[in-house]
Amino acid sequence: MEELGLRERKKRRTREAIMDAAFALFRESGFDGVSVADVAAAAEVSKPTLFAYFSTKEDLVLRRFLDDTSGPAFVIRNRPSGVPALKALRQSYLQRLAKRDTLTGLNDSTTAITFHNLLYSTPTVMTRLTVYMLAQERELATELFASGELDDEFTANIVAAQVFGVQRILADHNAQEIRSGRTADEVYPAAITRAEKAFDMVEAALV
Amino acid sequence: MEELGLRERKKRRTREAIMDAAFALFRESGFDGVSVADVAAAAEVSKPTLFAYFSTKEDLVLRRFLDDTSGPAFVIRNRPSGVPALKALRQSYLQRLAKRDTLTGLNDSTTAITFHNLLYSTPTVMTRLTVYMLAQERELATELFASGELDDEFTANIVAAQVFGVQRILADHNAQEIRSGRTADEVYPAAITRAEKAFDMVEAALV
DNA sequence: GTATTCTTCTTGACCGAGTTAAGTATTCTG
DNA sequence: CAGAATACTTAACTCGGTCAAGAAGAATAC
Repeated sequence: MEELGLRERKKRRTREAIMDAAFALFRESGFDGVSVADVAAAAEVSKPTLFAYFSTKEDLVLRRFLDDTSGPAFVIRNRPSGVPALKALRQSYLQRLAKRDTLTGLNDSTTAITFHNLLYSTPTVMTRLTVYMLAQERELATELFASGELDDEFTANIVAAQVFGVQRILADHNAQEIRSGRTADEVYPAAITRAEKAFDMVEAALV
Repeated sequence: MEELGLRERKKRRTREAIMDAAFALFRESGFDGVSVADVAAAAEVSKPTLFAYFSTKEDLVLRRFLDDTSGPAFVIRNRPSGVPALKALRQSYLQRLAKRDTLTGLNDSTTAITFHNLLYSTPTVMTRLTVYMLAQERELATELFASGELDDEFTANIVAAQVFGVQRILADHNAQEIRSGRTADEVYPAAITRAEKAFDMVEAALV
């Protein structure tokens, strides 16, 4: 059924080519040292085509890593019945740690490190990531409220904000440890401990 | 002692003129309906001069309201001895509510409403505000850690994130109620209740 | 297999935000 | 009043992002 016509395959290859060209150039000269025109030229497409695939320059960096993120709204909706929302979120986050999801910061592959260096050294990219996270936070809030597990919409918003705030801080810490030269496997146990403590705090807030 | 020379007075007037011109134009035609060239022309300055005073277009909207914010890092540093950090932050926030600080959302003046409409309808302005808030969050985190009241840097980061997350949600709710036509005085009691509950949650997370 | 249609791509021009350089005006200092 | 700072203007430029018109190529009909 996934009959992927030639047209779709081509589009996918073009998309990959653009992302790869961008990543290579950014790694070499930094985000601000490369213009989108440069990227387009390297990927052998025109500038309008590039923007048909990625709506901002920052997305050239972020899109790849955002896609494989199982959104927390999804986690809530598909949790086994009987499992409290926050437990499901905690579990999902621990799984992402185990999988070395790039956005947890706990990934020492060269691409992940380049990614985090770009993120760390380029405010506009960081900002754009924040925008995506805030969108997900709102999704989570509505899903939490819809799940009926929380008193009111206000509390749902607060909890969603706390969950995302916590994940952001956790990612910062993990990425910083990786950036300081330690391996992901080395940091993993401490990362789990921190995550558990952070989620404990969020849960404690609810009592 | 504030012997304000002619030069400083002129600069201050120019700054005001630019902000006022910008605000009037934005209110009329929306943020995206006005170019910085338009603003510069209306304020009778050149574009480079405008950018000497405000580093981005978004700052034309935000600067006025950011200045009167007593930063939370400052609150921590100057609290009476013996008062726990979180109590001081709560107290400071309640004072801002009482003062109808624009950034709490609890202000029904026409300028505040215009401001929040701009904020709500213009993603880039909202994003820029978020950037400022994240900077303050980091300040608060270092100050919290320096105060020695918290176990470690990690916990300090978490708490700072929670405090700012909570304030953001509170502002959203207040602004939304004001936007729906209610007066600030009307909403005030509920705003206090929400704030108390939110800070209770943050404190509960620490035990 | 050719014609038609739909999509995607390219070209080139354009807009607006933000920066830079060189020169002019104005305020401050002695 | 003269000279040193400092603020301002003008003009040109870079870069991110958009738009319109047409060319190229894939899908569908016959």
